[in-house]
Amino acid sequence: MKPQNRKDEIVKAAAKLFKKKGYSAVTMRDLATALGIKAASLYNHINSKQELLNTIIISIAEEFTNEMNSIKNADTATAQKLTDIVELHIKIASENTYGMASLNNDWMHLEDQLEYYLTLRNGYEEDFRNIIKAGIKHKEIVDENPEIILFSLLSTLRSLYLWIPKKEALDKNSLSKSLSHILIKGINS
Amino acid sequence: MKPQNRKDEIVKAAAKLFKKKGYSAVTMRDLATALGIKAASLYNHINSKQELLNTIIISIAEEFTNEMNSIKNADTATAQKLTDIVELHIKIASENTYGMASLNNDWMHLEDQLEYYLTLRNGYEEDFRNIIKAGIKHKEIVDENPEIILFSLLSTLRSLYLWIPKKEALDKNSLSKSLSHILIKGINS
DNA sequence: AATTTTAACTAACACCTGTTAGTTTAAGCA
DNA sequence: TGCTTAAACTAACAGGTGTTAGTTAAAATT
Repeated sequence: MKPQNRKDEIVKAAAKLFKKKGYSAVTMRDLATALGIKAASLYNHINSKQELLNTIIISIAEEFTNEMNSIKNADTATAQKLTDIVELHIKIASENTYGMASLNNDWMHLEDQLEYYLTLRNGYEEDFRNIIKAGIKHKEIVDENPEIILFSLLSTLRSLYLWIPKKEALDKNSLSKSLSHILIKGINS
Repeated sequence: MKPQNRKDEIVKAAAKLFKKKGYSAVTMRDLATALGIKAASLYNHINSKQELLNTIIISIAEEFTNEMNSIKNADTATAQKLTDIVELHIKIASENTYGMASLNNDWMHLEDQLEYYLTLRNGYEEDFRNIIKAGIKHKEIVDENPEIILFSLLSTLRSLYLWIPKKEALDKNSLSKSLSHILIKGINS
């Protein structure tokens, strides 16, 4: 119905500010100033500050969930699934750097949608865990504690949003190759 | 002079709240309530909310800097230095889980001490980078982009504070061994 | 040309923020 | 016992918070 153009601009500006200062430290007056308007004018397009956070975080969380579904159901070896996951994180972190910051740092300020978000996150982690466990079972992955492996991989992948924007020189394909290599085969020579 | 006992309790309670909600979302009334007193009473012991954040973050940053100095100057092989760094992060994340959250997520809200903090952090990362580069030079580490290796290792190590408190079953020694193994030798079998 | 819609505005609200000033209470010490 | 100190308290402040109500001006639609 309504053209959501202006609303999208507001969401984008909000995500950018949320990355820089965190959700709680950003005021609606900050956001309005960044867009060159007055705070009250924002409410012609959005319903609340909370809604901005919900929109930003949930859309990314759902994207992760959907893509993970494809990866886990594909008929591929563990190493390929892991590489696919690395690529997925690189893609989302590249396309939505600002949103990833909110997802990582401000998810606890979700209110109505907090429970839903946690369901999505737990499902994603459970799928990831099962891929690792299957890999260990089929001797494709070293027999270490799967929780430690999961933690280690997820920590790096979740932090990509901090790092990718600083290294624009690096193209996504070679980053994906190098990172997969380092995470899977280690750094030992 | 003054016994700092009560002040320490306040700093500790603050760090705990800052981890849960972030610096900006924690009010002095929240903090006081957590300690069973009124907000104004806090000011018998501390000078400002800002001072709490400074105290929490800077003490940890200095600890990292000091320990990194020992590690880099030791006459040890690259693999040993990396293991030492893993152990250092595990130690600090175990002893100061709450503080690590502030250091990771709220450093941008430092004001007077922001510049000093960034100097410490850049120094730490530069030392880490040089250890990796030397390892590559001496063929102890695979010849991948040192920036990617640094990013990957640091991401995992910086996230330990989120994970260690959830896995109290695991003792620090075996965690250190497993994690070093995974980070250095990879997860390939 | 008349009407509706879009998107800005000003003014104001009720409440929350960090912090200060001055006071009270009880314990430790002379 | 009288004095000092530690650590709480109440009351208040000046400014910031998200948000609402009602208005205006220009663009789009009829």
